[in-house]
Amino acid sequence: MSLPPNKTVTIKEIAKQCKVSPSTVSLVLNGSDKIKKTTRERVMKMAREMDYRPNELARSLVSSRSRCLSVTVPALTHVFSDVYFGEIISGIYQEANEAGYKIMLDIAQESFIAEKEYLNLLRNRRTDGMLYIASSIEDRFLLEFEEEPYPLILVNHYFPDSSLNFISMDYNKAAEIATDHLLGLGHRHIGLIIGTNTFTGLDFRDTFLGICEDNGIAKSALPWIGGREWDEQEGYEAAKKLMSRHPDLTAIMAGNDRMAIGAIRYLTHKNIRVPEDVSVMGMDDIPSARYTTPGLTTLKMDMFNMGRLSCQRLLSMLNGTQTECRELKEPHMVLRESTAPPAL
Amino acid sequence: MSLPPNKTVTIKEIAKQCKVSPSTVSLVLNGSDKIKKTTRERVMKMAREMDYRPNELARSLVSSRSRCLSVTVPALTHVFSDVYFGEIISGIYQEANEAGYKIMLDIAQESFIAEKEYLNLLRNRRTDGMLYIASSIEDRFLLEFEEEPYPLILVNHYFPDSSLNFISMDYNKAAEIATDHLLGLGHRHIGLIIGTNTFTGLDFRDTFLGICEDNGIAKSALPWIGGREWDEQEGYEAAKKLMSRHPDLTAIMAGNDRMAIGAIRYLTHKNIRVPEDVSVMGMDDIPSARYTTPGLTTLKMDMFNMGRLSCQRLLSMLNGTQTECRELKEPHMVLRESTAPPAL
DNA sequence: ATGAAAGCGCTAACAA
DNA sequence: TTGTTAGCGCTTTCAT
Repeated sequence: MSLPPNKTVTIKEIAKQCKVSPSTVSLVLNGSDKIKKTTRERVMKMAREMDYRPNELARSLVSSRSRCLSVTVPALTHVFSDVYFGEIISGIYQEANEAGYKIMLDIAQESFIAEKEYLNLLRNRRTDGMLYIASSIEDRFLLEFEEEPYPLILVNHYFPDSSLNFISMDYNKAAEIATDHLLGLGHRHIGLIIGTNTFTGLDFRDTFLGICEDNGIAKSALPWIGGREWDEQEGYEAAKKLMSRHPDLTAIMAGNDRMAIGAIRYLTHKNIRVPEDVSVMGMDDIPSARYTTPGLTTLKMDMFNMGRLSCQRLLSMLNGTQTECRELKEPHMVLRESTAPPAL
Repeated sequence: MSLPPNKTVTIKEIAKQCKVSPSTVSLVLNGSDKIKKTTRERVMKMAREMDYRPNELARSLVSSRSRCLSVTVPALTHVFSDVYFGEIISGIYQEANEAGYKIMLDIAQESFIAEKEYLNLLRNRRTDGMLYIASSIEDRFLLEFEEEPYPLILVNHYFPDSSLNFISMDYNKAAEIATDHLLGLGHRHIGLIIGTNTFTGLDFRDTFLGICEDNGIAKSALPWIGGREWDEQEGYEAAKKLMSRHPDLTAIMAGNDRMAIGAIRYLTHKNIRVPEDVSVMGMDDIPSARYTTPGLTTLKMDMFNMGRLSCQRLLSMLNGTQTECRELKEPHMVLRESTAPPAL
């Protein structure tokens, strides 16, 4: 019934069984219409019977296309445990899978950069294109792609003054919305917690501070603290510093939900009520944002969808439908319970 | 200075430049010692100058080894956003990376199974081995690997009565430890929330119930609720059901931390105090377990390390150092504040 | 409509 | 010590 094991079925075997040439089999398998219907069916039947599986490696070698995409993430601590990345990767996977592409994971750590693995992957033809998620301002090596023919898309990030492709949330717009919300509630003394290792973070900070100042708030009433891990602990520590130096803050704006959650955790431990004493606002709307106590007011950005889109765009670039990708997505407010007007 | 672009440097080019044969170059590049030192150096120098990058596809084709591992996860909702999987994948990545292997991601969804993609991946030679994380009892297709020559390791899971390789937490032992803890505190009316779509979950349940009954607790005092997503929402809903049907429960044992956190969330909403009114215990010790209020008593299993180990074992199997892998790891108690003696 | 032959880039016997 | 040759499994002109 079943074929002898370990003997991998090749196109040649099928040819022999069908008494045709390997090229005929190849043509049939690739759906050519220039093969007589009867032989076509004969070959197909045999292929099925022998449970033929094309060797993708061989295919890739001759076609110079691996049908595999590289998904690269920055070297943050336990980066794959971060929902933010998880959502994006899930989205990428879904899209890639539907198109018959595989995804290969990489972390941009020291050796990856030093050995130019980011280029090797593509020159090697092990991957056809790259999706780089949320890189930091230190990842200058990405600029090399300006002069390389390999398709790359930055996901939820961008490099200013570069021609690199990206698809990202509009962090300037986000800052506008968030600032309007807090100012609208009447806050005039706001602390900011933001990762300063990304261009998006810097944009958010500058726009946020700019709008506040335009509204007549003194710089001294707008303390901010930077960081680079964007996690709960960083939010916790930052809130601690902010509150001890500026006990009369009425609101804290965090660059993402994880830091906001850390900040709330600190405030709660210190018996500072949220939002009665201090309002806290986050960004991203990760799943747990709705489950904090109180529910977190935040800006929603659908990361799963951003993953899907970025992959879609990359695939378009690969098949030539598209040559460029520079998209900014608008976030929108998610009003929950962690923000309120300041106490009188 | 730089070579003409788009012209990929092959071993042939180098050979021509060095006036040697391609095979000589190949030998040099592969570190053979049977090439004269002078030519060796000449070739190496040229390779460096031309910025030669071996075509891994071609290499793989002839060697039948792709130096790529398949990492497969079950089709849970937003599976990559789950810390549990994230930690394991991080561990796998680290180990694979150190050994010069790539990892390719897959989700065992319908088409993956129907089209036997799990086998194709390996027959194709696109990947050299597979790490399957936390499969469910429904993943019967895995049993096919009993008769296949391809290396597979189940990560934090096992299939009873099969010869499949695995490395997993010892869920029977875990049940013992957890049960001893709750019984030791004096609980005699315990609700269990556990995913029943895995063999490990079933083992835990059976051992847990068995020990309780051995200690003279009636089955009726041991309600349990099954599930399949193992997430906060499932824990929340299960706690709701348990408490409404058995208002006099004094403890809830959850099959993992995410469900335990969901349970605590429900109890808190209902103003049932944890642990004063009801103790809650989890399993895994995910990062957020220490940040819940109250801190979650749980069983620690280092998932990152389990990822590392499983990858290590798989690599050993690939290079023939090892032919089998059936390892059970002991969890250990992490005592926090969510468990206490029952109220009198 | 089909087959022969060349070649993708590399490795590995076997000669020389 | 090095070169020649064959071949991994497949695709793709170019003949027939």
